[in-house]
Amino acid sequence: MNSEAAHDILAKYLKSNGKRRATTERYAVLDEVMRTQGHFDAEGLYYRLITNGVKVSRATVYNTLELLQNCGLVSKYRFTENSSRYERSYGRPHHHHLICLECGDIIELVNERLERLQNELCSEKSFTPQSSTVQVFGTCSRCRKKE
Amino acid sequence: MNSEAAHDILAKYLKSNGKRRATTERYAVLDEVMRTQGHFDAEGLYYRLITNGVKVSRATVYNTLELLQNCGLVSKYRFTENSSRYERSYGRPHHHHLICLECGDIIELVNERLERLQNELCSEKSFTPQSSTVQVFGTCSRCRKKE
DNA sequence: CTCGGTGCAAATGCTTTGCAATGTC
DNA sequence: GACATTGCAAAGCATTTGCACCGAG
Repeated sequence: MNSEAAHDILAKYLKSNGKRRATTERYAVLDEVMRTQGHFDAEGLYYRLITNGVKVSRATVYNTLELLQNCGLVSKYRFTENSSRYERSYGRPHHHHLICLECGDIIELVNERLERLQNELCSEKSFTPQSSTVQVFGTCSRCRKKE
Repeated sequence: MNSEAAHDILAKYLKSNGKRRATTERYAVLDEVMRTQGHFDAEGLYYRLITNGVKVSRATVYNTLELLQNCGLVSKYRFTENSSRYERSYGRPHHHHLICLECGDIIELVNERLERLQNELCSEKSFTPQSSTVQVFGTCSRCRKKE
């Protein structure tokens, strides 16, 4: 998707943050992220980069993912035990997740009322929200039918 | 708190689950959990057990925490990067978390409307919910003032 | 007496780190 | 040229596992 706009955001972020440098690796990782639909993990992204002939190290992938998080281009989640999952967040509305415990499928949820209610509850507690996740674990309709 | 009732729940669960056995270690871990206020991690619980003269291994602590999760006595969360956090869930309403990124404080949130809205959204997607967490990351009022 | 559970230490798997080499600014 | 960033392999860390021993049923 609009990869160029994402480049701009990263460029602006790097410049505004003093000593941070624009390296080929960082843009390569960003491109791969923008090419990716849905959720992915660090290892998978690394594998796809290598397979596409991009020379990066795992360390750089992890570093860059953190960087991209900081400029709001990527979100990070921890649904299951072992590994962190990421997703492209540029150009996508804020949303939440229904996670099927049977098949691991993730259904996304966008809801204005939920956002509003959350904000309301935060101000009741004088809490200034920055980011949030709603994670509902359960069974999706497909798996439900199988049983 | 009502540790005896919790014992009963565990006993019932063990019996109903065929081959599972009631060991001293399991009850010792449960007792320590019931004695704990707020959130804790596996290592901390292990440490407190050892310090109190209870002989258990880390492996058993992890095992038992999973067991207690399965009978609904304990909930598990993954707020931060590294380690899982647990909390006693027996005798407590379902609630959510506002997590302060400055001081790490966790504010609990109980709200009926939020629960209802969640359930509504699930049925729209024909999703059968089992458990859920809402995690809002931000700044608490105390840290807000400091800035 | 059986077989599920425990303890230990070693293994696992994701993620980070230390340091020399590299490439941006 | 200075120094932030990279790559590599090794280290870290929370959690799990394999196996011999133990003890609940």
